[in-house]
Amino acid sequence: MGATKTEHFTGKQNAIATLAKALGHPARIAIIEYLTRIDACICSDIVNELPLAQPTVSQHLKELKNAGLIKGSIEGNAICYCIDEKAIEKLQNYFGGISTKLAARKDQCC
Amino acid sequence: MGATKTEHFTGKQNAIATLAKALGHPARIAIIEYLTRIDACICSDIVNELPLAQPTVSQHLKELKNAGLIKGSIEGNAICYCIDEKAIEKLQNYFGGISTKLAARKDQCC
DNA sequence: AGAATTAATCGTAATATTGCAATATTAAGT
DNA sequence: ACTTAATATTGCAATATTACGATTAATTCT
Repeated sequence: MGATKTEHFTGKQNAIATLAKALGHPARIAIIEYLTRIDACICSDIVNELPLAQPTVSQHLKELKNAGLIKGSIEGNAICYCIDEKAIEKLQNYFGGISTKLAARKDQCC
Repeated sequence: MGATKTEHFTGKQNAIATLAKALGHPARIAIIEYLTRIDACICSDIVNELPLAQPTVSQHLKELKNAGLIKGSIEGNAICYCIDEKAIEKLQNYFGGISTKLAARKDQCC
């Protein structure tokens, strides 16, 4: 085994899990925070911001892109990466919804 | 390699990554949703709710617990698991903060 | 006490992730 | 065309995750 049984879960559950998984690494959190902080997209120096080798950073960027958390386009010989706001909103709304439901709970045993 | 270099990142980055990682599996999302839905904590039948074997579910529960997303206490020969609202709030606030910062951005190249 | 019930743990196989050196690719500058 | 600069890909070793059968531990019921 070792492979996740995605086929047994709903599309929405898998979608949220994919986003969460992509953020389940401190380097990728750091990338998102950096992209948020610089208030711009062209970030050729993102490698210098992280304590990891260039291929490793490139791989993390790829995973964020695959998950739909960042968008990128070729911009000369540099790359323009941006956060996809919709993905962040999706997460915010998801956890917001859970919070609301939890707050409306009557029983709280633990 | 294969081990995450947590020591190079901030405590906050690691904390968010830990929470996100724990939710980075559809079964664990399904568990959280189930715990939210039943509006109670005693959920001995959680195994029947998931398309996975009992040891696998137990393992997922353990990971959610280690990440601080659920709390549990022994309750007879069943177990009482609850969502830890603070963890969900942490995530909600985190993504809310990013959303806000992104919305305030001037440039939007992508 | 003995049986039944429920959840955790152990052991293990299959697969995925992480990280990096080496190399390739791509585009800009000369 | 040649060099430089920036990012991507490949290949691989180390480690982590996922899943489950078998077993164990703890509690309840009779």
